[in-house]
Amino acid sequence: MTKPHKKSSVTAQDVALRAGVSRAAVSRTFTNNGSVAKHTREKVLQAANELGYQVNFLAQGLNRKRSQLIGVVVARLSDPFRSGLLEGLLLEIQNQGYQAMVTEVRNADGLEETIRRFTQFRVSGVIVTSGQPPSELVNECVQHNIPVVGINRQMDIKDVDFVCSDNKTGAAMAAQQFLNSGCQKLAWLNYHGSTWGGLNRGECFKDAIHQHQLQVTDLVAEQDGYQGGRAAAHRLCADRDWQIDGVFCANAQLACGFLDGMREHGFNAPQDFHLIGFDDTELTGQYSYQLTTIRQDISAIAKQAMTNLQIRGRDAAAQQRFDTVPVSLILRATSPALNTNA
Amino acid sequence: MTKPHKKSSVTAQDVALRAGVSRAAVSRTFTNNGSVAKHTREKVLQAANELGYQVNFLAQGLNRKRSQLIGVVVARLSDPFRSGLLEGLLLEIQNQGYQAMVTEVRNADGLEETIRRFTQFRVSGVIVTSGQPPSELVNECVQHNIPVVGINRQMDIKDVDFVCSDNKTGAAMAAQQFLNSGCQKLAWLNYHGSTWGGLNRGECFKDAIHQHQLQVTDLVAEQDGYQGGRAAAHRLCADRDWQIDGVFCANAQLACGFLDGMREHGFNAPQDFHLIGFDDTELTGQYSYQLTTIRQDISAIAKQAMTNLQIRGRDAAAQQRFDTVPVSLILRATSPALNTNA
DNA sequence: TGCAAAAATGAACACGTGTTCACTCTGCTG
DNA sequence: CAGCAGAGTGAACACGTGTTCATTTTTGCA
Repeated sequence: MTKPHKKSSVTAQDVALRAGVSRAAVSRTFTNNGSVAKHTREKVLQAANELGYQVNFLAQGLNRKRSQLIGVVVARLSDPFRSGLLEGLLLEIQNQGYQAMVTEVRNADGLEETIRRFTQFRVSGVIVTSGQPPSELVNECVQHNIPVVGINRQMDIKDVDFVCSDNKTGAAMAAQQFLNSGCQKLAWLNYHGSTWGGLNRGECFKDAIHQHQLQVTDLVAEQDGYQGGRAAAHRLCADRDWQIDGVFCANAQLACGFLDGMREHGFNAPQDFHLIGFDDTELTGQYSYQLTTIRQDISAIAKQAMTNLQIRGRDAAAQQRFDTVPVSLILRATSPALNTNA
Repeated sequence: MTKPHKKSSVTAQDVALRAGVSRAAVSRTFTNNGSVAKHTREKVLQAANELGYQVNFLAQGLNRKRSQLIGVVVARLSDPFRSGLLEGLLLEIQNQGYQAMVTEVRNADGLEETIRRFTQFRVSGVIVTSGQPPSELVNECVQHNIPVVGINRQMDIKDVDFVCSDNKTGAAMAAQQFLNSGCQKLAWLNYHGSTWGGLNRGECFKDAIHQHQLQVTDLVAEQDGYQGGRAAAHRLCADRDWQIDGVFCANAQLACGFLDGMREHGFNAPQDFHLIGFDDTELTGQYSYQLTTIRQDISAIAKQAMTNLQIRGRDAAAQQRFDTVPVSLILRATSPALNTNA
């Protein structure tokens, strides 16, 4: 009854020994960097296979000054769009042969410590999906040659790339849908302290509506999420003669909360008003909501983000990029498709 | 206009030079492992502060044969409970001074590759929230002295710890609530190919009901999630004289889908039947659902998981643990609180 | 066959840290 | 005063890999 052999990390040296070659040959075989004869490569691969060799990423990263890690900053995963975005990023990161280091960050201090950790691990890139990193920290990344890309936000920082859903077209689509449906008294619902993405959508929406000589009422929720939207509806209905026939929301959670809040007061969409949200989550398609919404293409966003990281990874001085990803209008009950038989 | 000084990773050697001590002293200062005079410690700290020194985690990990990383296996983050669990794990992992390496895994092959990556990064521990890792791979972790803990699942593998919500008590609570409310014809809704957690809850529920000499009808959805539950409701109603007055669901998504599906046929809870779900997500509390449910204590689960990892990190031969975390019954509209004034 | 060019190879260094091991020095006891 | 325990210190090694560089072997061509 022998103890199971403590497999103490078979190293490249062991493989070299078994294959009868030098350790350098092993390294070359796996990085296919230098040139190695076909015969010895096979010997090495077989030996490695027999021994179950796998390279030590820590040593590799130490040497290359760069690990196969991508740092990802997230927040509030309870929002289904955000967790969906994270899932898309994870899949894309893994597809490209990297690993994701995920950090939830709640405030500026946390973000600072997080970015510090990223540099300590020599990550190959940083993806910021939430929070406003202090420019000095981002600069620290840049000085370490670590590319940074922000998603659905814009920071006034040189040398940082951005990937953003096409808010302008999305807002225009929503505006057009409202107008085509005959809505005239429009409102924009966002929460206090919104992210850049939310603010940007609001501006784009107002621009689109103003072009038609109409006004937009500002509804401001005190907090984000379902409960924020619901409370906003309650406040609206407190005014007995509110006059609004179309509401555009900064995100899906707000929209669903707003809808439920209105229902509690006996109003519903699309009978009493039209409602369009942003983000297409599992929630929006459910029978109880059937929310018309602008869908963001998560997969495309993730792909573009990784592409940008890799571009700048090769050429740190590449021109700053600001990519926009197409969105699409998903018509459901709260603002239904028009009858084109007219 | 000088180029910004390429801050090429200030090293411990630089700090030692500036402080006028040996590099070993610097190392000792930061690991507070060996003994170092108070005076020199201060000199080192000041020099490090001035230079902005921060230890290279890759080198540290290479030396210690262990990185400050925790590998986390997740799947289907579109389920709000799962993304909530991930968020709880992230917070706890960061609180303990570690970093999370998160991997989404879709099938057995993916899981195999993932665990291999974990060992290549010399993670300090692995948390499995999804999937059934092949025992050989887990053994590989054990041989590398990497502790593994599974959440809400049970694998027949020696030396792996488990943290699980108290399904038995939860199921008993649900059963009692049904019976107290006068429900007699009970059903259990789960999906085909359910996780261990779902199966376990079902067994516990049936046990509890059988003790009262009642039967439980099995409803099986073809897939997980909202749409799975909805389809199950449709199938149930296809039989015009279905007779069920209480349904217990394996998770919240199934429950909400089931509820909506029933509503499409004109039935609702609690008028036509009582409904209790498992998992308490943001969705279950929304106005449109108000689902009575068994809440899992995510924070406690995360804490226990990290505790177990650390215990076994210190003593690899520790006794196998199987911890259960208390759950609670959240009473809402679909199976309301009883009027105790009787 | 002879020779230059190209390919393949192994020794050695670098990456940045933790830790062991002698050695020095201080202070205290007998 | 001699001796001694113990804290502090720095040189050196180990961790496991990638890559340069000089050297050897093979290939291609006349």
